[in-house]
Amino acid sequence: MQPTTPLSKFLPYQLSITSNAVSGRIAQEYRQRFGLSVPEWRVMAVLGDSGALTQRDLTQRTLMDKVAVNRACKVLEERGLATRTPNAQDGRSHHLDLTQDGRKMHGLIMPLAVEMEGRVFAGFQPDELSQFRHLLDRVREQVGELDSDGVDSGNFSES
Amino acid sequence: MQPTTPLSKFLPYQLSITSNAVSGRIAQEYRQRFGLSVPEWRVMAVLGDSGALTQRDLTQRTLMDKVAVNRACKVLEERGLATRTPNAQDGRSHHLDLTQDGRKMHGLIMPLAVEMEGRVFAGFQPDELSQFRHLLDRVREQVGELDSDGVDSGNFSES
DNA sequence: AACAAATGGTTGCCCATGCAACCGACAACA
DNA sequence: TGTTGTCGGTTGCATGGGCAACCATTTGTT
Repeated sequence: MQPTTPLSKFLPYQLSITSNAVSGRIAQEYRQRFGLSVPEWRVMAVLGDSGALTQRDLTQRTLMDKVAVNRACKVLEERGLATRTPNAQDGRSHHLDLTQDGRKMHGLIMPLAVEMEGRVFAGFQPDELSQFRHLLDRVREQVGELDSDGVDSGNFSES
Repeated sequence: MQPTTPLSKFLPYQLSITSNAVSGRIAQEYRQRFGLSVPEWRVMAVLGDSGALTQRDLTQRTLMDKVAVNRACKVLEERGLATRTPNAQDGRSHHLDLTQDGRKMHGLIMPLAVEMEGRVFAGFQPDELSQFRHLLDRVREQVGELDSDGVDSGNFSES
């Protein structure tokens, strides 16, 4: 009887450990240099690109849990990197935007992101990269179609 | 001024959300059907393939933290899926192996794994799959070379 | 043989993260 | 206009997972 499928050949496993390695490396970098967590970094990245947004918008664009977004925003506000201004159109939500300091940090953060992306994916041909992207997209689509429930957080109970 | 790089185009981000989606989906499945967590599942997969191993061996083969391995083994033992027998060669460690029940479950688990892998990666050509695997391997290598420290757990402080 | 260093395993603690429940505000409808 | 349902945001609680510290045993050194 053949060994069914060694764990090391199992694609979801490979995907998981690779992703963890990459995320871990990047998380480490941002923590050391800016004291930012990944969720905080993601929120900053989106705010820097899009200007003022509500938390709801942010959850959509980052695919994070709304709680994660909320906490990230709270930290950014406390650190003076972002501000919440009341939303005239909807009394429940605020508009979040980067402060001067926030924009300054955003200016440092994004080049570093690009640099790290370049370092991690060094030695890949452009067509390989786009192929990789494409594969990831298709996998995500597949998974999305498999579960009928909404996939807003991108993560299910691991408990 | 161009938006630097929309988060959605950032490769580590795409990798992360895709991996989370896949892992989450699989975790959900195994939890519902067998009450197994991912670490427990991984340990069972390896044990089923390799026969009796020490926890040290398991940490190497699963690339998980030794604590994670320990806890997974504990649970498997308590559920009667695995046994620990003293190691004559080394009084510190035990040999872990699947019980009859464990083997039975292993027999159910692995086909399901293969099936899910097939479902998630449906519509891919074989050469695309091997390409994908290859890309993941290379990325992991790259990251491994970037940090000089050992990467045993595959994950760094996210705190 | 004795001591020091390293190693496998275990426990405790802490933090990040997710879900469920909740609150205040808006929207739909009678 | 009052009532009901929905939605954005917030808080509390539980869980998973990682790291550091620790014990027991083994290995290396003299």
